[in-house]
Amino acid sequence: MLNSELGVRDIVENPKSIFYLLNQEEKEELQQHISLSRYKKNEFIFKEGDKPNGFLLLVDGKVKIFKEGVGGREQIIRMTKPLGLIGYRALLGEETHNGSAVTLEESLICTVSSDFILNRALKNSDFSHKIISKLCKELGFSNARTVTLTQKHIRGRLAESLILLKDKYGFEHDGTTLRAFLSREDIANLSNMTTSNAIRTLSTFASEKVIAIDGRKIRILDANRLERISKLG
Amino acid sequence: MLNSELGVRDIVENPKSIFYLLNQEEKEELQQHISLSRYKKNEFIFKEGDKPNGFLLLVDGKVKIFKEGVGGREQIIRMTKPLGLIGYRALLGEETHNGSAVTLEESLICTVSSDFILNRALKNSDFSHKIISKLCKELGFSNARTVTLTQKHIRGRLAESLILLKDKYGFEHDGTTLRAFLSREDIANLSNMTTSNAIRTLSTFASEKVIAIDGRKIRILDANRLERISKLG
DNA sequence: TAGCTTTGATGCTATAAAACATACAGACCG
DNA sequence: CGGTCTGTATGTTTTATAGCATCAAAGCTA
Repeated sequence: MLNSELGVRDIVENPKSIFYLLNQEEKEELQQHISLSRYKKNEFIFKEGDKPNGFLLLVDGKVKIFKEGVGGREQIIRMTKPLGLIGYRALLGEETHNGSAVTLEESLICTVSSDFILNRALKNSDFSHKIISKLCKELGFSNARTVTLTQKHIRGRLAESLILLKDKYGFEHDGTTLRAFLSREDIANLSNMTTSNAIRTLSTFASEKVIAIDGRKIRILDANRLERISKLG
Repeated sequence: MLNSELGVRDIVENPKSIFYLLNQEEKEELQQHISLSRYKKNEFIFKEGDKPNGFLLLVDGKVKIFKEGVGGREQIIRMTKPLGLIGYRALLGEETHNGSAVTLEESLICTVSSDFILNRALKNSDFSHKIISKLCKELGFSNARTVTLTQKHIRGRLAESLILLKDKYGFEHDGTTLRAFLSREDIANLSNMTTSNAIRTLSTFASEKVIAIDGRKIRILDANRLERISKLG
């Protein structure tokens, strides 16, 4: 269920939002250039090759960003949680999107005009510094992923993905259930493996009592063990 | 053989250098914060985990940046040519280096103090904009690589690496010989495969008349065919 | 509620690539 | 000069994982 109460004000005034770095004047101007849109589950936000038409911030929901590879096989590059940015690489690098974005659940997205971002916000050095820092972090992540996805074996890759989901979305109130309910196919596409292998390996983890599975609900029973499996490759 | 004639002035006044974007005053100040150092072939510039101690620009030579993965197996993340930046992601993101940099041949590297970059250069919005654009491009490249290195088969990965070397370093005067003389091991580490498979596949390409090999000299005989092998995966 | 579609589970087979084993050529060195 | 080392080459074996087929369960829709 979406929190429809979230308005523009809340986004701008939330210290975790990138717009919090703007000064008062810029924030006011921002209001003229912002709009909110609602997306259903499994809806495309943009497609690989599209020209970016705004600066997107996820307000509520979850979004996957993926690239299509050999034979249309998709690889999930990144997942976004509320207040995360979507597709900003293409906008700021003045390129087309090199991946597609699809909602994993009903989502609320705020769009800011490219013009405001490029000609106003980026002139604010706090803002541009934050963008640089985000890009650096993401590049580091991407490089690390390249290595683990190519070098680790199936068990290591799956363990890493589960840890990644935990770090990004955290747990439900019980402290063990991942707050993300992906299809086996999405888990596979995140971990660079076939769906059957994702299913098979999840079952193995469950039989080893590292995790417990109940449909799409995954509970992490032994985080240390999972960490070890991931490290080991 | 290094071009030892290259001095600080040439770097600052070359339109292809990022420092060209600085204004006159900043350029003059830059001179106080810059130094040149010479590296022998196969020398480390920094190691994974090191704290960055300056903003590095390759003046002459070639450098590989790689990460160590499972069991010390290395994956080359990036290669640099003259006027390219090295290790700037870690400096600007205020993190430690997440890869190591090693010269592939004798090289000349210019170091600019972190202080000047962070407190002066980045305040220049042309400079910071250029940095953002470089980071965006590199992130796009990294994401694309993640997908191709995980999904393409050996032949496709090797073909892509050869094209990558061509695009980065170009050809010798004959118009076919790659201007990069890597060991088979480096080619393997660039293409995510074992050294034996790199050797084997290069031989196959040679027997198919796609390339010609003479020691470390590689001549591309049929660029279209190579492109097709790469695309096909 | 029945029928259809999608998702998840599991076994079997095929295969790409790693791992291993030699072998050889050239470089370097005491 | 022979010995060791390093890089390259090539054949053989092993293994991880993709690919395929089948079936069960769940979810959707008419």
